[in-house]
Amino acid sequence: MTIEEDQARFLRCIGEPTRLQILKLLAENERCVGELAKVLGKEQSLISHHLRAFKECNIVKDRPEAQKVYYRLTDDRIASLVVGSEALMKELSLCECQEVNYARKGNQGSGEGQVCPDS
Amino acid sequence: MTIEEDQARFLRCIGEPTRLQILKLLAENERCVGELAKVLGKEQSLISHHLRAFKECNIVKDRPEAQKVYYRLTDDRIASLVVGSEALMKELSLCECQEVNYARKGNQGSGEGQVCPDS
DNA sequence: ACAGTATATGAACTATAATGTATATAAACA
DNA sequence: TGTTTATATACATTATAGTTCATATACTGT
Repeated sequence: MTIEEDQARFLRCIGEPTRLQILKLLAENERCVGELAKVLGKEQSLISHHLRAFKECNIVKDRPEAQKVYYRLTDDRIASLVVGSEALMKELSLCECQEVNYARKGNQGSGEGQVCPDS
Repeated sequence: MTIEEDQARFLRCIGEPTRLQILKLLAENERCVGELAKVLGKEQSLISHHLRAFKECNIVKDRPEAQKVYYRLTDDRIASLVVGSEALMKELSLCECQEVNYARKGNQGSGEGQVCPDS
């Protein structure tokens, strides 16, 4: 098991739409399963599955209280990671370079077709 | 298309073992496809597919030169994100809480079975 | 134009992950 | 003890993503 495999599992755990919504809610304050399901309009079992995934990556901790189980982030830096990656993603999306087909002219490139010149 | 869907795509793009290896190499300096394939001991077409995925998320830019195509990170903060998430993931893994089954005792919890007490 | 090198792409296959349905477990309270 | 409420889990299904193989495209130099 390489570092990259562990890291990939961690990032993919965060990188799921519903789970991101959950993390953003947990960044505000702890929530129980039912609350999350209600707020997000999703099946209770689905939320439970996602929370289990988080637990396996040590992203959340749970606190049982009566019949309910409250979940919260293990570390505030998880919230920072979510916020930071969102900001970065938005910024990168502003450059539409990915749609451009650079003319493959080697060293004598004319720059034509470049929306975002390299240098 | 919600923010979370875009953000999830972005994070999952980064969250793949081979792609993380590529990003770590590109954090040092730009590389062409063949170099990456050789260094990582992977198929050229596989690296190409992964680089395409990166381009679709604006994570890398390419610079064709003669027959080769050099790739580099679009933004240095991508490297920071990779480094930061690795550090955070390692730190969270140090707590083995995820294996513990908390006794469901409500408010009168005895603390038994808790390896990592909550408070 | 042709051969050699570098990269990209498409199709098929495989693996992994997300979701829904049904059910099990656990706690509270009458 | 039986009923209600809350959460977890197992299984089946579907969706998504990674990998390989074969081939296409693009550039260089002869």
